[in-house]
Amino acid sequence: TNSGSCTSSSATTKDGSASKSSHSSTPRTRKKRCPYSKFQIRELEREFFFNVYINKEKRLQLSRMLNLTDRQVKIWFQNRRMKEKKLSRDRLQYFSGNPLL
Amino acid sequence: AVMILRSRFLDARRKRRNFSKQATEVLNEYFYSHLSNPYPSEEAKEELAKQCGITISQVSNWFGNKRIRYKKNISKFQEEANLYAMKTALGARQ
DNA sequence: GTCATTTATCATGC
DNA sequence: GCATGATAAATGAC
Repeated sequence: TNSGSCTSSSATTKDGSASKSSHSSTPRTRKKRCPYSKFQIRELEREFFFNVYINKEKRLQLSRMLNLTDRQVKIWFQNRRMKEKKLSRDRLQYFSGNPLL
Repeated sequence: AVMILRSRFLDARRKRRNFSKQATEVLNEYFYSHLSNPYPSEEAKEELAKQCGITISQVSNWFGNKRIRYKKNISKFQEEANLYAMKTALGARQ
């Protein structure tokens, strides 16, 4: 559904920090939430299946392959771990508190 | 049968169902009576969840959505705010 | 690192 | 057609 619309880091210099604001006066606008593509999700999930915690080396490798910043990959793994924890909680509640099953 | 139940669970995430009228009532009462700081503690969330018959996560979702949607368009919720303000005022009188 | 949250987006109800 | 609940990126406290 989503073609390469959000791959903002076209100018891959080093980190994802684009030319934000001139100096430290502006309160640095929050980055707009940008849904990742199916391909990006597949690769991130594949790596998450092997390692819930990703090391710096693979993180840099993944970020380059997916055209994401190192920070984005790091945060994705953090959110993904939280999602996994929530799924576990929901499963527990679902199968323990429902007599229909 | 197991497969059906499992699939129902897996995408039960976005099989949305509206909360009951009473549940929404309880949540709104808390929200508008704590409008200056609409951040219920974990204990308060637990109590609200029990009263509403929903999970704590659902309580958190409701307050998250309510806070930002209220902030984005306060005027739209003005009537609702007055309603619950009056309701709590009448309740306190007794 | 976790974790509550903000914000936009998604999917459904009606 | 929007209202509403849940999820996905992104931030910040600790």
